[in-house]
Amino acid sequence: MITIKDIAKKANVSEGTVDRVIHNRGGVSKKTASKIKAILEHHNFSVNPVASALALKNKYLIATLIPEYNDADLFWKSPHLGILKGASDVHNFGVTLHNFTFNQYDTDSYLNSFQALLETKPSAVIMVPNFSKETKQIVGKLEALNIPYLFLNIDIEGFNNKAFVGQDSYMAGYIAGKLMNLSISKPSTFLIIQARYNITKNNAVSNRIKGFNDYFIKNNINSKTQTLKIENLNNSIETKERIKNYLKQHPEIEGLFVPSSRIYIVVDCLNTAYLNKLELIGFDNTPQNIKCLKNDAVSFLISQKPFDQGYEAVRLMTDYLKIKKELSTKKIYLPIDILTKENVDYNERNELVFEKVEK
Amino acid sequence: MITIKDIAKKANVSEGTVDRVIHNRGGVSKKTASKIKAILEHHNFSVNPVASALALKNKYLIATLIPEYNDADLFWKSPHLGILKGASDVHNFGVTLHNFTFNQYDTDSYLNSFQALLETKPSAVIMVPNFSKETKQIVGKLEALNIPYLFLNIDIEGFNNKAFVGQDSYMAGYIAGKLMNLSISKPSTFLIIQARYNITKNNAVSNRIKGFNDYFIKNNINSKTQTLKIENLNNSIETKERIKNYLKQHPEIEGLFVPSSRIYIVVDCLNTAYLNKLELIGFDNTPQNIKCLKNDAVSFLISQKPFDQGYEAVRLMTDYLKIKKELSTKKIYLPIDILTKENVDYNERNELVFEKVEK
DNA sequence: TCTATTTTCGTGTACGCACACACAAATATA
DNA sequence: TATATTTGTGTGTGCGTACACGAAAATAGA
Repeated sequence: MITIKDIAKKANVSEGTVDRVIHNRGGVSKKTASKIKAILEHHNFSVNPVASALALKNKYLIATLIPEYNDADLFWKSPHLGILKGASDVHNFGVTLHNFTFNQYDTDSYLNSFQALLETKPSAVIMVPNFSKETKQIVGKLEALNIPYLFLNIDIEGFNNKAFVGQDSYMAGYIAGKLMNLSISKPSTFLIIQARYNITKNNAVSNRIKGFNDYFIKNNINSKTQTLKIENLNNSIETKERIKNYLKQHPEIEGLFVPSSRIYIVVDCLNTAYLNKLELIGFDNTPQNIKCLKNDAVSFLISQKPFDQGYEAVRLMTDYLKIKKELSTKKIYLPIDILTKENVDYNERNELVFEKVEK
Repeated sequence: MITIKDIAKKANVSEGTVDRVIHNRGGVSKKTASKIKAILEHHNFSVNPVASALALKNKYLIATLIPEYNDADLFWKSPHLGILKGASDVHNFGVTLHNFTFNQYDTDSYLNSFQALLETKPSAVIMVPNFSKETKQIVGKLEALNIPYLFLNIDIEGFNNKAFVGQDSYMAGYIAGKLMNLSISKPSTFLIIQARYNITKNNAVSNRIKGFNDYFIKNNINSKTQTLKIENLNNSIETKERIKNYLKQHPEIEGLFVPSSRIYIVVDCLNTAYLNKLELIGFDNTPQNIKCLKNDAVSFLISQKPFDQGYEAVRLMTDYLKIKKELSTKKIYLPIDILTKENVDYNERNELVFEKVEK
């Protein structure tokens, strides 16, 4: 492996000069610089990241901004753990992570957390662009400061984000349609239960619904879907009533599709008779959802691999910072995992192992 | 972060002495050693892997021994790529990989490759224990030399391997049963096509078959399975005839289960009428199999995540060598991925990305 | 008991490689 | 010639590793 010292010798300059050329730090005459560059290219030189990390000693700070999690909504715990795992992987390479969270239903909290984030003067930002208008403000500041940023989990268009790391929502919904069709095995009627507030938040839910419907259309399957919109999909008596009433009025329904991570709430609203009669398909491997999967209330869950999203985002950003490696694709789509009661325990092994190690 | 220098100062000894204690290199009086140990523990010290790697400069050599691949059997390409990715990840930490391959149908080639491997004096070995008797010989030599080893993909019992990295074959077969049942949606008859030579090779195939059958038994489903054993499952006219004849004689069969990576050969043996009539479920995401999945000949593939197997094995062994981290579990089971034509392209993204980068 | 020799214990430091600052030399400008 | 600017050099730093060597203690020999 060729080192800076070797290059310096070949070019008849000092190591410091080579280093300046490598990092475009200026102070080198054009002639010398181009000579050195030629030698670098000829030998296909790249810095030794280990030595570099040792010398830099925490030069980079990556800030993350993701929704907070709680017992009722554990979804965001996984990306958080993935980020922590990524942080521990890159820590020794001179990259430090600084994590900020916000309330995903509160724009003020989003903006405030961002402000706190900015004050740490990060070298890069990994964020979940939960609100589109406010994201515009935020991104404006980042761009003014020339701070690269990357979108996690939620994909919104029209920004100069270095990348999006997440799932192809449309195809995930499409696969949900396939699984639903497989489970019922004849043309039927399905109900999509949609929480209203999701609409404003991001388009993942609507893309999933579109994919779900398209499966039947594109494969000429004569199944029908209906949609029940619920303002606030929580564990209230009201929610229970609405779902119950709807199903009573529509006995033809044989399957429920919940295009959010809240299917466990729907399960809570149904009695055993309904649970036996209906096929349920939902999203995300939260503990509550996994419980529903294991006791046969839910047939399939589609996982977004949230842990991997966090992990990948950190690795990606680190690579970008350290070797200015531009990303080949803007959309980093993670696998669309099909979870059943049988394979769920083998999934996200990394997450479990990591959580244990951290304790 | 506390450094060796700090520890040395606190203990009133030199850095070198601390280093000797850390690495049990002897030459330190018991009294001093225990004093230093106490301080190390108290501060929860662990060596900085970056500085360590820089200082060690390729101290460790991990040798791998896996089956070779060719156009007809590309399965082993993925673990190979995973190993390469792992190698590039750990390269800067002072670990070098040296890869050996063998013909998976030839014991001599297995033993010869092993001999060549031994001559490189590796610090650790990652191997696919393809033949049980010969593995005993090999392992004997490794243990005599005190070289740690790890089994990849094939799990055989009665050895002191540090770990097994692969899939839970029984559960994978069980899930195949579930998917088959889902696809047919009523009690039916299924044919398991088994290549005879697999039996001697490893028990993964028989575990998959057991899991497949058990799905119907444990769930009280009145489906039946038959088994067709073919000596050498290749693209011959003979194979074609045997399968054709069997199906003609057993028109009740509605699904084929191929518990090996060779389902594409079975597809080759069937005409369109049969392909439309039958549900096919097989294993492994080889290019040929993926093609069959995409053109609807095969309904599901179960992936062993072979790329991840290789990658994980390398990472695991590296951790073991560098920090003598004993593995918490001996069985490292990777996820059981359910692949359909819709999600297959999102799978093994790492593998594709890595292959591109390497080119 | 005293010196000579071996063994035990501990210290000092060069090295791996990249980085960046302080400084010196060379050149250009006033 | 004096001053500013550009260009290039030298070196300490980050942290752990391991070798060479010195000091101290233990043993042997007389």
